[in-house]
Amino acid sequence: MNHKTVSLADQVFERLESDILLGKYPRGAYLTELALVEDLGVSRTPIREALRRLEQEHIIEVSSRGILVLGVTSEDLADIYAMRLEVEPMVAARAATAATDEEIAELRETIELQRYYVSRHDSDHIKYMDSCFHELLYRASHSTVFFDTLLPLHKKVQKYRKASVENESRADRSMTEHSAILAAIEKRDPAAAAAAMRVHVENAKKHIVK
Amino acid sequence: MNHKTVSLADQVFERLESDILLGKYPRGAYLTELALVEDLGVSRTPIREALRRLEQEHIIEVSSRGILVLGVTSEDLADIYAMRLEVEPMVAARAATAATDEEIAELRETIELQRYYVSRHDSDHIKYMDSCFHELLYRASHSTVFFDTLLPLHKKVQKYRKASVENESRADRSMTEHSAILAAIEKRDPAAAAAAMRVHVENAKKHIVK
DNA sequence: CCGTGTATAATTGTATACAATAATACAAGA
DNA sequence: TCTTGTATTATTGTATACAATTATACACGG
Repeated sequence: MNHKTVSLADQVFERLESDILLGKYPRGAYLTELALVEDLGVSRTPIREALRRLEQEHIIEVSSRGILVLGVTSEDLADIYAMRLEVEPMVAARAATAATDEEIAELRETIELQRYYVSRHDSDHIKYMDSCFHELLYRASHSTVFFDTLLPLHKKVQKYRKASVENESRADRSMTEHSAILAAIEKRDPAAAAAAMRVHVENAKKHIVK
Repeated sequence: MNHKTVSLADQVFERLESDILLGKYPRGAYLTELALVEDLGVSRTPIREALRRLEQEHIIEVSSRGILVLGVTSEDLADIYAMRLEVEPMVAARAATAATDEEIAELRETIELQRYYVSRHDSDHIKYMDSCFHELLYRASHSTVFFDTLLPLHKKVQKYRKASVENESRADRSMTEHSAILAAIEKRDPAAAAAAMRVHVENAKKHIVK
């Protein structure tokens, strides 16, 4: 496995990003660097470097008063799905031609695990496998532009996907839709992959965006 | 005007981003923090904060050997236009309903200036007004998701747009296309705005992507 | 000549001290 | 009571010192 040491700045970034995107800090709340120093047990330097990245993602805003939590609003959510609806089919099509056999195997494995967790009604892991599937797909497109654009969007809907994966029938259909996407990619059929992905994102949107 | 003091970290970020996206540092070149300290005359702290943001945008990569310049490849360029082709029409449609009268006036003003610079064959300013037009449009969509997604993509094609604006007939047609987009927005006609934008991005793509 | 090990140098990672600015509390006066 | 001025505090911005890792140069042995 990967034993590469990850910097404190990276760890702080991932921790804060996760906490904010899961709604642990509510929109409108103020943090301070000093409070984070105490909470996280690291100096201001790595914290500030993480904050600059979170600022870039527009999930926080820093002023002289402190660090304002922005998070993701329901308006953001609608826009994210509007965009994913257009772009993800393109990515799926690209993956159908660009994915390596190994990447396809990883996608298959992910769906197998997803099937297992669905049968166990383990919603936390269902959500995780869903994230894995989409991230693998972005990677399999072999396009840094697609990857860099879509991954942040996918991460931002985390909080809102929770209810969706807890709905048994939706979780089951979502897995079936993933299978359809994978089948098209295995056949190296870009148009079919795009169509299958479009169906998937449309259904996800229906269940998530109010 | 805005006399808000901007931090050194922000200044360093904008300077480096611009230099890299304009190709001043070639892809594959290595920089070091110390070299930037001497070049820019600020300490490592603001430089590092800027680097974290550039890293997030995937235009540099930092390792123990130094700062590797990635920039934007021609493959990236093709993917960017593939994405803009899908998303910008959506943004134009949104702007047609969401833009304020003041924002529409700004768009009009931008096109007027563009017309002036085209008549003067001032390609630097033509390029600048083109950037302004698109950025204003993103803002006029009143969607932070659209804005945050599209602005970086637009910035990344800077280097490649240079030749395009120096082509007189293309510069002229580009302005005409902008006018068509604005006309649709003024009529508050989302479908027409989307269609006009699609034409514009398609033509831009033809002239830029080889 | 080539490989290998080691010392040195170069580079990023982290903590901390200091500076500057802005927010806040509070007292004084009308 | 309300306003205003001021002192204090809180917060972010910047520079620098130190740590740790890694790349590099070079000598030595085969």
